Amino acid sequence: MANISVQTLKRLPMYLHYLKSLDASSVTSISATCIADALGCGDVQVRKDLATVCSSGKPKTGYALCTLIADLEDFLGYNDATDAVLVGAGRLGMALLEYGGFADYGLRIRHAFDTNVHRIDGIHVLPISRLPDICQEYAIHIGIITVPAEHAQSVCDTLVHNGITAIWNFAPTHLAVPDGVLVQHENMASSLALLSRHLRDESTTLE
Amino acid sequence: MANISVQTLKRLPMYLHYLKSLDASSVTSISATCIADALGCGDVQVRKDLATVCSSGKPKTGYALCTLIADLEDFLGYNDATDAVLVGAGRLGMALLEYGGFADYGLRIRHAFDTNVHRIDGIHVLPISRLPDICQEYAIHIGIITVPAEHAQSVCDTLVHNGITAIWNFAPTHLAVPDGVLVQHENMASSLALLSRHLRDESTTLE
DNA sequence: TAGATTGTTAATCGATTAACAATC
DNA sequence: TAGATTGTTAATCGATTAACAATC
Repeated sequence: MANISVQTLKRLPMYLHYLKSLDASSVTSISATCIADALGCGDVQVRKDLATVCSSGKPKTGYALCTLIADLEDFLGYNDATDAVLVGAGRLGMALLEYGGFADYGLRIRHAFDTNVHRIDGIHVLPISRLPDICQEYAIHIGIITVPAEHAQSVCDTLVHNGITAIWNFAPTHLAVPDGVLVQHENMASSLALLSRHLRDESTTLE
Repeated sequence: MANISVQTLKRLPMYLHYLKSLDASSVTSISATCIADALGCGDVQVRKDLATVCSSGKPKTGYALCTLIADLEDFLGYNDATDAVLVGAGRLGMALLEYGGFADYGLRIRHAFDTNVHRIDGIHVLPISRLPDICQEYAIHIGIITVPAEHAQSVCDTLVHNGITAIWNFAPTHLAVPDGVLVQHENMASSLALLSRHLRDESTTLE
């Protein structure tokens, strides 16, 4: 279980989301082939991915829907929520705070920090100076960075210094961190690069 | 040039961003080793990636900074901006609209659509009914989806039907599209899965 | 039984890394 | 020249896909 590949791990939420969209009262079991068709990927891949998280499917019928959902949720840790802090309550930060859907993914953003202190939807936005004691008091290990690029590294340093070991970075900049700290970069620029190359490839193919 | 790998393409914006952060008046050339150290990746990888976009570096000195930046910007299409439409002017959609930084990446979000029509920062938010003629009039091919998951597929269908061939999807759901249309899924759930596994691995290692 | 499906083992594919000659 | 760096070719690594036996 420890050696699951990054690629597989990224796909598991997709499977789970699809399975949850099914009507559990009418569908009791589902095959890998079926999931693959719906999501546009290979059936063998689905089967192999699922093998890392769930016990077993039955030949001819497939996997028991509710068991499979439970196994995936369990594996992804959606049942025991983890607390996180968010730094930078601008538009994007507020969007994430208000979104609320993260609770479904086992993430709870309890505390937000900004230089501009205010209150939003029952969440106190606190000054950065309060970050150290909050992180330590609640034993928080996940930090979300939604500040402008020029402040991202210093915010990152502060987070790491206060025990954060997993960082979700929305700032368009690379962050330097010590070993053992994971930075998950939500890289808009990379996504855009893929989109615009698709357009260019398309137009050159037509020539 | 046509057969550049997805992985390489995703890294190019990182290199560019780093190069731009350097002081061009004091640094005139830079080596692959230097870039690799700064971004925490391998030097051979940097060299190979750069080889796909720029003419050549000089042994011993490295690459001419300004030429390299120009080559990267050119390759990534940052110089000729592409128009895009955005559907769903909620918190997240507004955050993207207001961000403005996309212009640096060659993307211009000119038109936004929502059921709730209003005006924001000089951008008209129009009713969805106006989408067809706007897409056709301005020959737009990139669409950004920031509506709730349950409406994403129907919005997607409308976009595809009106000539959109590249979709940036922020809704937490899988989209089915015909061949030739690219969906770039900004997959928050996948990112979260990686973060939370990092935390779990960490805690189990300590046992 | 026949047929659909699982799960595993082997083969392929692609990307990263290592080794090394060429060059300033 | 010596040393640092580029760029290419070969080796390694990991992930995907194909083939197939096992099973309900």
